[in-house]
Amino acid sequence: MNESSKNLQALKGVLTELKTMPLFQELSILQLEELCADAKVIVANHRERIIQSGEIATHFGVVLSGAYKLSKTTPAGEDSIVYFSAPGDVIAAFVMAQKNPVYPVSVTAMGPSRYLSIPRNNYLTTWKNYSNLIMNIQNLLASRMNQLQNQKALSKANLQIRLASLLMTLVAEKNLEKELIIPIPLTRKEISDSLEVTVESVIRLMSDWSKRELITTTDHVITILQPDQIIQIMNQDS
Amino acid sequence: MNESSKNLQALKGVLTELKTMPLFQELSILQLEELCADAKVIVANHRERIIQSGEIATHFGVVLSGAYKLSKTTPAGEDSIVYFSAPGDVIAAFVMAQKNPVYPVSVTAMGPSRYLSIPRNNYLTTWKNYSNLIMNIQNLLASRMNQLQNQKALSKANLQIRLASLLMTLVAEKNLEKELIIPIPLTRKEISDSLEVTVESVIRLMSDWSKRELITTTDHVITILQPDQIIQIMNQDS
DNA sequence: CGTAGCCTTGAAGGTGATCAATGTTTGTGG
DNA sequence: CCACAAACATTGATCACCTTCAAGGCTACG
Repeated sequence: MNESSKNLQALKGVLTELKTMPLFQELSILQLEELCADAKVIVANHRERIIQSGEIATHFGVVLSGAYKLSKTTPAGEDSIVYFSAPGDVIAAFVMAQKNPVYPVSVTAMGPSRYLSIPRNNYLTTWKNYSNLIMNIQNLLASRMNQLQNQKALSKANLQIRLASLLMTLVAEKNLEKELIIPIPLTRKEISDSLEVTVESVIRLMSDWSKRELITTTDHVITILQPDQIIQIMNQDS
Repeated sequence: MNESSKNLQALKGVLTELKTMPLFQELSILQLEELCADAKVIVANHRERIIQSGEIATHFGVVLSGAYKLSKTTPAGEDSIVYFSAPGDVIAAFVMAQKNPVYPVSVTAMGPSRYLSIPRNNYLTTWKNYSNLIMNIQNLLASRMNQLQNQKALSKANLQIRLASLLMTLVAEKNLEKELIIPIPLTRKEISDSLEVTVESVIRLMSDWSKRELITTTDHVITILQPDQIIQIMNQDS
């Protein structure tokens, strides 16, 4: 078995993986094969950067497993995390339609992660014509824009409120009865880069919450022990 | 001439107006007629709200003239301005593809403005199939998301830097040699609602800049007298 | 002519930034 | 396997920027 047919075999498995995602449900394996022509699976380790902001955008892609953070470098030289991408998310599709597209953000793996990288050309030819697929992608982007707008509306609020709000948007299922686990491993620095505050501020607050047993952290995985309390903090005024 | 044929006449004029916009350049008047079936021109006065955040989204639209602000109400009861929309902008297209769409932001006229309101159904039937049109809309949204992300990356910076940056993104042409005029009339309150600070802070800073003759305001129209100075403020550290 | 929207200025106070120092964990190469 | 570096977490003291509160003035408009 030569190299390229091995790639094909691997891709077959990925296609069935794609088919489990809401985004591609309506599509057949054959259609997915067409959409993912010349696509490649990229395996990345923790902290590995797979897309560099500012570079010419030649590929877009789909997160298969793990998690990625989308970030920009601020003029002050710090990182600003714009979004946390989980499996099923589409990355960089947004800029594919532009004439000379440039990646607006960097994409970095958080823990071992897999990503399906697809040539830009596929978007401009095949993807573009699956109007239902494009609508689905638009919905993903709509929710991302919504999240950004909500964060903007909150940016005048207390750090407490913003942190509580961030944690709640990151939990997968929102069953308030029991503990909630945040499915993405997060360092305090990443939280502070997302909230646009210093690490120290985040640490002080989270230490306090840990002492009060509202949350707990093991190996960068945050568990919300008392969701109702966090919600209450989130909804308090100033 | 009855009411509905008068509407049709009015719409004809609007279609040629649309055709001058980059978004619709490639389309014929006939195609535009199809895309804008059952559309209605909405004329709004200063401070008139044409879309209310939270309501069920039944229409999307195109800004014809004037300007609109997109805003959310913060938990604290204040306004957060998310975007300033100028003629040629598409509004609320983003949520049209969702199952039970709800407007994520309110839309308010800034000065007398005209807006073409189009039924959601058009988007789901005709618009959706014009893939080039959808790509153009995606580009508009991409630039809007980019602006949000840039603002987020700046949110830790000084108010000076953020105000300078806002003013520069709002000017239409960026000829640094001469004075720059911001084409949208803006109150200090609107600027503060966009920067997520208090009015007082904006006033103090802008008064200072006015005294130093970096900017001047007449009737809510801001002119940047010394663009190079504003750029320098924008690029300073801290 | 009174109200509403907008602009302005001053004084006091708080939230988070900054700076500095130290501890802990993880990973890497000799 | 140890030594050392790099990433991450923590704590305290001081300070700056922006908020808050209060009071007043200006203009447009019904």
